[in-house]
Amino acid sequence: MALRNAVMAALLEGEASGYDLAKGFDATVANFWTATPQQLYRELERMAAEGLVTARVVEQERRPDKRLFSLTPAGRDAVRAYTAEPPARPPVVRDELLVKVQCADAGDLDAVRAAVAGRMEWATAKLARYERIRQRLLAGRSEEAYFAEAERVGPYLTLLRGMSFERENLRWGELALRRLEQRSAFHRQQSE
Amino acid sequence: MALRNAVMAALLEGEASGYDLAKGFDATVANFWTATPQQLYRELERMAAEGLVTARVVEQERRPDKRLFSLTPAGRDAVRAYTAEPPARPPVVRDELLVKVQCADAGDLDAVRAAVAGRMEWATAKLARYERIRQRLLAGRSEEAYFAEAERVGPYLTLLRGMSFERENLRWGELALRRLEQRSAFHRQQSE
DNA sequence: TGCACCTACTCAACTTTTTGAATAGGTGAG
DNA sequence: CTCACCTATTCAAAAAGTTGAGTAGGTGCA
Repeated sequence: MALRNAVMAALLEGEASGYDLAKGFDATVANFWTATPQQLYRELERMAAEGLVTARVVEQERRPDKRLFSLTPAGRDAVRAYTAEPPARPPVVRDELLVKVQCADAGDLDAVRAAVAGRMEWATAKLARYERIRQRLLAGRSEEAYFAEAERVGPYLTLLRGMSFERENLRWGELALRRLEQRSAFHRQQSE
Repeated sequence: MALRNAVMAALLEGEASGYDLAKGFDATVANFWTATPQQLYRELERMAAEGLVTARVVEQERRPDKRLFSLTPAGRDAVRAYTAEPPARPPVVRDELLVKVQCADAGDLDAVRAAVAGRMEWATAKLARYERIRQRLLAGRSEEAYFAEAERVGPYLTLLRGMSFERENLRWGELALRRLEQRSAFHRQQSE
């Protein structure tokens, strides 16, 4: 019942096929709620059965047909009801990288450093993608103008959170890399 | 096989019962890998069967006996092997609050603002807890001294990441609150 | 004395999520 | 022309995670 809310959030952006959603659907909701294709197709099926979404089959040339889903009025009501629901439970975090860092001292220091560096690279790429999306949303306007004019502010706000998250990954990664390097050097010294 | 790594990370801090781990085990690993008691008891059982941990029954007065688990040499080898494993997959994030914010414009604006405010309160409390743990780890030393002397830096580094995450929640929350308030006011105006 | 909640687990049933593969045509590179 | 990969989806099965209840004694408070 929780994936459902994420799917509705995604469909607020407009029609989408299961495949669109699986690919990350415009890189918005996918950033704070991930799901596999399977989950999405199944959930969309259920939601259609319950009348929250309708499917419109679009026949395509040179491509398999696709079913574009969109929110029904009942679906929009469900969005409203969902946002008014009792406080969201604390986020589920599951970050392997941090588990590795926690084990760093008892593990393979160099491999952990490489993992941190990898994450930083990833964060840099993601940040660039976010920035492109931001520019598209702003459409030339200043942030102030955007907030004054845009019909929706939700997607922009979540985008900002995503960006600050990745920036923190970079900031922290640099620090962690430096400290792990220090530790590596210390170990090398000791074994001499 | 992934929960297992988090359990090993926790056991690097020393012996723990399933119950200890379930409670959050010193608020370290639990911050980037959550699990229910059931999962932990089951996983510990499996790990014991595979020789990664050993259990030591401690009889207690006025309290049920407990089984304290600790890493075996094979468990320590597994930690080493784990940290050297191929790059960690990107973190699984699943934050209902952001889904709600994404839906804010189509949903109940006031409820969403309340949810953001709730998260901020939670972040403040968490930050305070983190700070206490940090002081305990530092044990009066400066950070520089800590990194030079401490036998393990992993737990401190992950703690720093947790702290920066919560600080970002606060920073972003303030901004989001302001913008959502703006929007609320705008809607009130329009309906007059 | 009763109630609520804490320690310390275990069992069973359930739901959710992940993984792997199958189908079926289309596109692009060498 | 072949190979790899893209669109678009479905099926089946395994792994992971959640929920609820049960046991059994202990503490704290009014």
